[in-house]
Amino acid sequence: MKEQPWWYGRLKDSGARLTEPREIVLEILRSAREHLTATDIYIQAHRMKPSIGLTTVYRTLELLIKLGIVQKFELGEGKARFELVDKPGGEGHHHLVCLKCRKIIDYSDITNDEKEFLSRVEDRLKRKYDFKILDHLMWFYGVCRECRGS
Amino acid sequence: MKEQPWWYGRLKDSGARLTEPREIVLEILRSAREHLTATDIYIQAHRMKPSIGLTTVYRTLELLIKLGIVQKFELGEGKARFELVDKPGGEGHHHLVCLKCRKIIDYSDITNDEKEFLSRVEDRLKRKYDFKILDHLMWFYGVCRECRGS
DNA sequence: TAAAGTATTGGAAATGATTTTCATTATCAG
DNA sequence: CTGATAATGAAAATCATTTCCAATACTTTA
Ligand SMILES: [Mn+2]
Ligand SMILES: [Mn+2]
Ligand SMILES: [Zn+2]
Ligand SMILES: [Zn+2]
Repeated sequence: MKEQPWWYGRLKDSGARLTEPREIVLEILRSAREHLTATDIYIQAHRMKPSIGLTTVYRTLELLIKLGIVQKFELGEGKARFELVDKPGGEGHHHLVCLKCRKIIDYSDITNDEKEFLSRVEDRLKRKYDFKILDHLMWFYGVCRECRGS
Repeated sequence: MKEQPWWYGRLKDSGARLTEPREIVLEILRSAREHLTATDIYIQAHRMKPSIGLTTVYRTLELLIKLGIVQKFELGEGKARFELVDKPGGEGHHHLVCLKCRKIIDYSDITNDEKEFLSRVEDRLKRKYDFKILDHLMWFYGVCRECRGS
């Protein structure tokens, strides 16, 4: 039997069907090394199966977000970007954004130190604000080497 | 002589004039207790001075962002929200977002622990990715008490 | 001070991402 | 198979943001 990706069960449990357009969108996200926009995904999907519509891409992304399989974020570009959520129980990852060229670096080598720190903060917030914390996002903004010159 | 707000010098140094529309936008941001959209700001500004145009609000926000006086963020609502940056040298603040009702809580009681931790991480990123880090944003997502019921 | 140059403004139109509508097609339970 | 439901795609509608352009306000120069 073949190894199923981590999100497979989640999709099935939700009652949604794993249709071809959905498979294609997921495959595009899986193999992406950048953070794609809906249109990026549409263009690639369209190459694999020209009948796919942009609307379906949006709808698929919406579904996957609701299921916690895809994460959406906006960086002030006027359009959203999407990426597959890290496998649950894994490390998670954060982001470094260059304010000049808008390059985004995924930063996944989280130290134990950091993991411990984050859970401590989450604990504190939970107590203080009575919030059930499910996730966090950390973004660091700066200027990359190229954009600072030599 | 009157106490100037911390951003006053920054605006002046940039060569930009502190015009009435700009003063109004800044005053609205200063007295806001939520994170406003451009239209929110426009509606309030329009009340104080009906001649102000939405375009000017956008342009003013753009200027203030460039000067580091205002921070913009998007939360997947399809529109941006803005807030005045914390006074430099101050504590900074983070955010708690309820995924159900979209309520946002400003969380500013940062511990020394957290400050120290963040500067350590920034240091590490600087070395590892050769990035000059200027700022960071930490968002925690969860569900507020009201949205969990009883 | 008057003229000229530059910065700022506001309204209208354009843009572009996302959502909605609606008719068609694929899939599933009985 | 038959009827019910889920999923799809194209076109139209929305809506935040940007662009254009002509009018004003302010500053500098002569
Ligand atoms: Mn990422
Ligand atoms: Mn805030
Ligand atoms: Zn860069
Ligand atoms: Zn809530």
